[in-house]
Amino acid sequence: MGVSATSAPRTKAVVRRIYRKLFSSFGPQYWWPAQTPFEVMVGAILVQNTNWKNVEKAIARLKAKKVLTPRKLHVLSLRQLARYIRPAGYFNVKARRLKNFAAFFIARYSGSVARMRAQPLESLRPQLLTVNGIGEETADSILLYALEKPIFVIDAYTKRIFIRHKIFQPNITYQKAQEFFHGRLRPSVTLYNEYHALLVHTGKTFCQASSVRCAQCPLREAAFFYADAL
DNA sequence: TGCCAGGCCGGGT
DNA sequence: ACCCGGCATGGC
Repeated sequence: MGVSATSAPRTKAVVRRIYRKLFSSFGPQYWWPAQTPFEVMVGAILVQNTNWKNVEKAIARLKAKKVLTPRKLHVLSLRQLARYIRPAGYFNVKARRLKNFAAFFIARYSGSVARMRAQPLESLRPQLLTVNGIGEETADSILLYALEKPIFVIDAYTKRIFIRHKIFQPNITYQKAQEFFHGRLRPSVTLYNEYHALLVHTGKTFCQASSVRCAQCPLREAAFFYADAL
């Protein structure tokens, strides 16, 4: 349904070729840009529909105030937290979401990354999705980049790039897109990490919603993608 | 100068 | 099961 009706074996080769092309063009991305796993979790919530530059400012402010810990975020007033993260936009909503996550993280794992990481992926994902403010992409970003679980993150860039190359249909769901990658790549934290990071880099540079600059994109040759897949 | 950025929720069909 | 309006700052 969401994926165009191509045979899995052929698209499998295409998916791997796209990865190799992006990696050879841009090299390793060393994601996620953060100093600690908890910072990854916070960043995953702050970056929702927001430019990463704005998130950097917000995180810098949290660090300057020395409140970038589960406990500190938990006890901080909603109003004060909202003021700190102002540059990230949607600050009232995100302040609530950060506190929701902090409360969950403390209640269930005592704010310990190691304890949370010890749990299996299959139980962690549903748990994260019960937290108000954590949807599929945010949950998967936390799972992959903070907890090092092998799950492929789907974001707007991932969908856009594959839709523009007619590998995905425009109305593809998150789940279908994720299944597409899971079915064609071995479950590997480093591979999923690098692939998603490379797609975001490619999207930011060549494939934004307005201003598409395909001329310089290493994936520009359509034949490279799907000539042998369709 | 508008448009948009590494979404998600709640309420409505 | 979708679809939509709301949320908000800062960069280009």
